[in-house]
Amino acid sequence: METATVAQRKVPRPRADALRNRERIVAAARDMFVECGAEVPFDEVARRAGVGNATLYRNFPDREALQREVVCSVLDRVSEQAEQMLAETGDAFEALSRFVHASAEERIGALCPMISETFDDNHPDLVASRERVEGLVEVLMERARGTGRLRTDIAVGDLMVAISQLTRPLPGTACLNMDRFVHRHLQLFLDGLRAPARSELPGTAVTMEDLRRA
Amino acid sequence: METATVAQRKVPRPRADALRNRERIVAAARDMFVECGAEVPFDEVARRAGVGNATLYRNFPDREALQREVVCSVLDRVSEQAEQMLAETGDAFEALSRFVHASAEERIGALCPMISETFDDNHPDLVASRERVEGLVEVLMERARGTGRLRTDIAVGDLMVAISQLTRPLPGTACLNMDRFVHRHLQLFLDGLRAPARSELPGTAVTMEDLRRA
DNA sequence: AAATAACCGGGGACCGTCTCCCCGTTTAGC
DNA sequence: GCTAAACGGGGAGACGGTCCCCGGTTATTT
Repeated sequence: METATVAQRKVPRPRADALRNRERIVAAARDMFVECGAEVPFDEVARRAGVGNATLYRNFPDREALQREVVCSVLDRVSEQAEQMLAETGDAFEALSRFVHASAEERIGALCPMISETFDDNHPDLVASRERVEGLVEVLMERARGTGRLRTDIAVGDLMVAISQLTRPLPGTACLNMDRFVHRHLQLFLDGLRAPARSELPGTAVTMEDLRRA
Repeated sequence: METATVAQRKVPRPRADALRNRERIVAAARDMFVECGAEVPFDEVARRAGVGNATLYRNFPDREALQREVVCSVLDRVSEQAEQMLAETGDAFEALSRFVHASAEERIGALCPMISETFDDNHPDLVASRERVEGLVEVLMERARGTGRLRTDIAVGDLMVAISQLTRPLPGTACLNMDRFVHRHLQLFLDGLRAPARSELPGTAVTMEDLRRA
């Protein structure tokens, strides 16, 4: 009974408080990233989490590891939102719309700079979280398109980038109560997404592939 | 004949190359801010401008002075765009639309973080540039609203924030060829701005006052 | 064209900030 | 209650940005 359940040998299950601390660090880091950007000092994150800085460095060897963990956790939460919206059987466009507003609540926009900056795009954890959310959004859009309520000249990349941009917080420490504005602008954007299309878009539909290449 | 034209006494007109250098510095700073954010080292800006760092410090005593100059110059250029669109006598919504796309070209989104961050909002130059552009956009929107093509539940703040957000570059050094996407998303947003409104917006119309208060 | 004063450029010292290790103390788990 | 793992905070070291100094250069004046 040295190792629990499916834990590998040699790693004798971390202590309970260690896991709790790790969670608190991730949560604090997410908040700090949203408020102050991806360059916040590690010591600040530790202080916010209520742990010593050594604990932080023990859990995450470098900044990238911490950022990745935060990004993955947010992407996963967004995926859960998408699954929830897919589970409900109401209007497909309405489901997409609610997903967009829910994603804003998760502050997905704050993490975009991190993903784009120096960052190993090919880390398995990140790839997994990303593909999951992409697939789900794809289905959401496909359904809405199928009911004829979503214009047909857009793709997943268009939606994801727009959400990210419209929900990105300003670097200034304050400005977190701009949520009232954010949902207005998301709604306006969603109105532009409805079929029939009210204008011809420049360029071609943006897929996730396109984004990765840029 | 010691001082030229309307120059005050005691300031015997700066040398021609000094003025040229100042212009080059502002242009370089604008580019650097867009590409790398507002925190670029002064020495980098100087190098890009092709001048020594001392020349930069001579012209701008501190970072804020440089940032303000850049912001004002961009706001003024956007104002010129607005005036041009107002001068043309075609469809009012089309004029607004073209103004939005033109503003994106001026990279107005890149400067928003600067305005929001530590920054003296009350500097006369800044106030002047800001009021000018606000007034012009107000007129543009009023005209479009008058023709019944623009939905009536939005205000200047809604449009300005959305433009800024949708055109904000990602911090990563690359990603400057995302322009192809940006104009798509601006167009989608503009489609959402058209009358008749396709949904009810949360909250209330955002004025410039609202933004200043937040 | 020569004189002169303003201007320029780059090197380097100073300084604040972030990172990351060390070690005495605490705490979970058996 | 014992043991080993985890914790916390202080501080050394390194990195990067700011800003000054001064020898050389260039625009302007007569």
